[in-house]
Amino acid sequence: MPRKRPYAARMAPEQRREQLLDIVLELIGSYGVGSVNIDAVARRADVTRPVVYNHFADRDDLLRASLDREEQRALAQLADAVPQPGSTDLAADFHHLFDTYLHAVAEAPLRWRAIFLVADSSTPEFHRRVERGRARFVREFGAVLHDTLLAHQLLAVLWESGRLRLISPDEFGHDRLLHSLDTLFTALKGTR
Amino acid sequence: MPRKRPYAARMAPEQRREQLLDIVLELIGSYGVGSVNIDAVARRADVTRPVVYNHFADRDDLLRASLDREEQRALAQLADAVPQPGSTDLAADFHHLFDTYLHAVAEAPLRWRAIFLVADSSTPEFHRRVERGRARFVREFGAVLHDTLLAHQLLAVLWESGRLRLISPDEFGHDRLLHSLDTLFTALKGTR
DNA sequence: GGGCAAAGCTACAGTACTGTAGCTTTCATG
DNA sequence: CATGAAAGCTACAGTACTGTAGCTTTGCCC
Repeated sequence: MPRKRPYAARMAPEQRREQLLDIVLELIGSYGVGSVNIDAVARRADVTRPVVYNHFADRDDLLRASLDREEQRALAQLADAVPQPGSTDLAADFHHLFDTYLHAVAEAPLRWRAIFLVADSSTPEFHRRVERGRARFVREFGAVLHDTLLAHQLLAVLWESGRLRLISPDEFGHDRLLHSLDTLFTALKGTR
Repeated sequence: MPRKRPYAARMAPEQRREQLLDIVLELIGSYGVGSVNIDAVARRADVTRPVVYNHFADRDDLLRASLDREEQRALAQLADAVPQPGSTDLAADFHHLFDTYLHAVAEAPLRWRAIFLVADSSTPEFHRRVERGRARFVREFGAVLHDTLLAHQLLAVLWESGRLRLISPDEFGHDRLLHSLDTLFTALKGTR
């Protein structure tokens, strides 16, 4: 009885898990959330399905784990850059946030691409998930700016700036976006 | 040999087609783009699959047809409200656009919900599709405002306002959003 | 009230993916 | 080297959805 396939190189569980989650991210970016399933991930890792099942219960668990990891890492990228109430120089604080965020997107494009894609993606659960993340920022912005709607609008522009940075990095360079966000912020603050 | 199911009431092809497309919209809104498939649509229409196949070649054709219809209707809702180059009162023109758009969203919530959801949805094809629609507005705004980045930002805020109108109609009423958009527009124009 | 065009149905073969039980290989360690 | 824990594999049964061929019912029209 001939072997159907050679044994894949062995890998420590933690490492394998990371690899599989990396693959999920690639799949989302390349073919959309809908393309993520146990079989596809296994194939891309050049491994059989039971290997994936050793780490994740099913497709949902896999996607959830991916979101968990990326959400945590994304928040870590922005930690210490979110303006706090009681700030003495709002413009400077937001400038720092804009700068940090634009760098974060540029430094982990796969991650942010997936986040933007999942934002309004196939399953309502994951949609809500990203919304929760955004709501957190709206709350923090609102606390600082004393204006919920303004906070929403600011986040919308910030979000869009990140997307532009990803999609057209040449047309929309870091400095251009940053300058534009600063200008916008100043203009907005002037109206309230 | 017992019938498995009663015959569904007959329907003229054009009418049936519309019904099926309505169902697609509901499915997208309730369970996401990923939940749309021939079988689900047939079941919800209380009809067998061959009936659906009489109107659409496959799942992609079905989704494409839905997007076609909704895109066309959405654009129709906004026709005559998009500012044109050479305007003498930009603020008034944009005010009219904001007003029209907010009304459009409120009047066809299923449609716009689907558009927002599909915006970054499962398959890259449909993602690109909505992006094309947005690009069109960016182009038109840019032509009027002489500033591409500003056009992007304005669309982002407008888009977000529509989402807020849908998601929290009570907190974000028509007048509040409209006023805020007007203010934002004035502030932005002042900076360029 | 009989005929017939077409809307609708059944049934079947096919594909893709899911989960799991149980066997096989690998390789770190003595 | 030999051994055993565990990483990986095969194989199979099961589910959901796809498309299509060919039969059945409906209801309009004369």
